[in-house]
Amino acid sequence: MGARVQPLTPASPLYLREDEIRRGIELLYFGYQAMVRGADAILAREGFGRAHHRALYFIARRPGLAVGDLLRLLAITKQSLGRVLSELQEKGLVEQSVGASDRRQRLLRLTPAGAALESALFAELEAGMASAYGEAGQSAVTGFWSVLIGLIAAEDRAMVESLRRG
Amino acid sequence: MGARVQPLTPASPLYLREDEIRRGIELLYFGYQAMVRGADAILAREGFGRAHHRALYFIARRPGLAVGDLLRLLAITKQSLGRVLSELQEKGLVEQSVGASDRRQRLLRLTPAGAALESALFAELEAGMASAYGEAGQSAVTGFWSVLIGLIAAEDRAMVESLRRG
DNA sequence: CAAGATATGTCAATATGACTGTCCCAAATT
DNA sequence: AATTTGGGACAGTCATATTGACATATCTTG
Repeated sequence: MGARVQPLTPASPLYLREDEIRRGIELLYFGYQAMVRGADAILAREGFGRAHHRALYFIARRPGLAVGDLLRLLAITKQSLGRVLSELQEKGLVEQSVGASDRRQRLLRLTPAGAALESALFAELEAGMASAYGEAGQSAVTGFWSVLIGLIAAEDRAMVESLRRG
Repeated sequence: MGARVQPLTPASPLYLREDEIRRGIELLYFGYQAMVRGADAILAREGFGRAHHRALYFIARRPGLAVGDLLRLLAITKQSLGRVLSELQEKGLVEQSVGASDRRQRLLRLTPAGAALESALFAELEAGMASAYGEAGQSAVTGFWSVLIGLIAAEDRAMVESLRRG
């Protein structure tokens, strides 16, 4: 390994070099860890883990989400999600209703208590993300998004984008 | 939740709005998942998990890394790392040597077999990252990096940056 | 040199979040 | 009527992490 010193700010024109790929891998790894760290402390106090947070997050994001849609978003098995959802329901944070157009569906929404917890968790993520956006600036945010979209397999992008439409 | 339609490409000037924060959270979540997915298949064949991959990755990145430094990078407990490292050593992928300047240290490096496995794992991550970089372009990559650096707590940035120096 | 700090390793016990495989019921679709 | 789909439940397993205690070798400092 040579003593190559790279500029900190701009990506070099040869941006496919291994070190720049590794830099992306590492920043994505550490950045993801950093984002969830604040929420972990709250979750630990409530006796929940990250799986509960993910479920709360997506239910907050798309109230009335069906179980199957949540399953596809989380990409875990029905059995894993089942345990998480029943815990959230037992503690009164999530409630189900029967689907109007398809009565097999169970539509999920947060109770007021669930919404309160989700807000507290979101506030932790928001603090870090807002400060990172602010430091980096608007055009960096656009670049941040576009690289991440490129990482997501084409067939999964529609699912991610569907979270944005009201 | 209103029916706000946002432009796909540029970050709005009001980039601190909740939807834009949520978009960052979601892309970071799905992007991270997407990045590691390819490597998971290889790991499963070898009977390893993501923890083994992370150890191999950082040992490949900084040959001669001490156990304590790896511990700080991974931010797990000594016990968790101990199991992973002893499995990697049993299978002949990692080897230890006594530190020259501090003989308490155990310096880690990959064996040729370990380097081969790490290369295969890296190739999986690289494929996705290189194509995302290529699609997004050089200035987007710079933005991608700078937002992620902003997410990482100031006291952890030196550790991340230290991976880049030869 | 003695005392303390540091780097590493190891023990036991436990928790979380995921997995596979199987089975079931109700409701929708054909 | 038969099949598919959405949801739920069972048992058993695995990977990864945890806390806390303890041991040993080595380095640093008063």
